[in-house]
Amino acid sequence: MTIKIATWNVNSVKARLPNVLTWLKEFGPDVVLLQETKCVDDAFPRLEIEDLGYNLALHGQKTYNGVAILSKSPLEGVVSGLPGSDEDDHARYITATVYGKLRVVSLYLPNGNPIDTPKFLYKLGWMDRLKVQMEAAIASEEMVLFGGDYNIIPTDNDVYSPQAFAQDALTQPESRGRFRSMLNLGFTDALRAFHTEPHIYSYWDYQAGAWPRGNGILIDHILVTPPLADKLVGSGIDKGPRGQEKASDHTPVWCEIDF
DNA sequence: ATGCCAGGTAACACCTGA
Repeated sequence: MTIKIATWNVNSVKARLPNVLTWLKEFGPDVVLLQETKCVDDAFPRLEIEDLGYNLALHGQKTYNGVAILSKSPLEGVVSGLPGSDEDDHARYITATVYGKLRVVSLYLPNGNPIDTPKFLYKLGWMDRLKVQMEAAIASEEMVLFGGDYNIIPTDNDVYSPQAFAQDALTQPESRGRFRSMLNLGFTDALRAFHTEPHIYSYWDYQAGAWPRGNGILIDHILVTPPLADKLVGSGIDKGPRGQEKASDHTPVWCEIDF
């Protein structure tokens, strides 16, 4: 069977509910990884999404962060929180098994700006803890997918103006180096497996007319283990949602799997 | 160099985002 898996930072699931429901109906993804839901689990618009045939795994918090997994298959083995982050109350990581055999992670990696503050060190530490989970995923030899808002611009080909982001946490050598070291464990970047062209983006700032000007950055990524990379049959970015009324500043990145 | 825009919370301003 072939399934579509997408990741989307919705910037508040409540504010974005009409956009999310429309997109679920039109695009028809089988599994969706959401970030920045910005609401506690009790406030999540559960019924509206369940009505479209999705099962839910939620890890939310008030005002900030919040991640979720939607799946047309049952969800098994749900675990919330990035292991090793016991004293960290940010809701940025949730994982579950879908279709009985595919482990998926929805992650919201810290932004890390400004770079001369503890926020940047928090980002780097979070990446180090994420890498531990990615090492375990490789060692398991299972099909595992880590998708989400990585808050990493991997190369200067992934940003409209490298100069504008030269001092940004999203492009620092420490951030990029850690992202490359994750790939070097043996992961495949699902988008880049099919699209090598420069300057394709998943985020456009609300400010300064970034969307109409095409001033974007690529920070939403899907990384998969080798057993899953063998089953990738396509990927892409759906720019449609970014052009609609009351849009999130991110748009969905997706991949297709035949397994 | 700063704010631009947007969401949430709380309160009629401030924080965070990237």
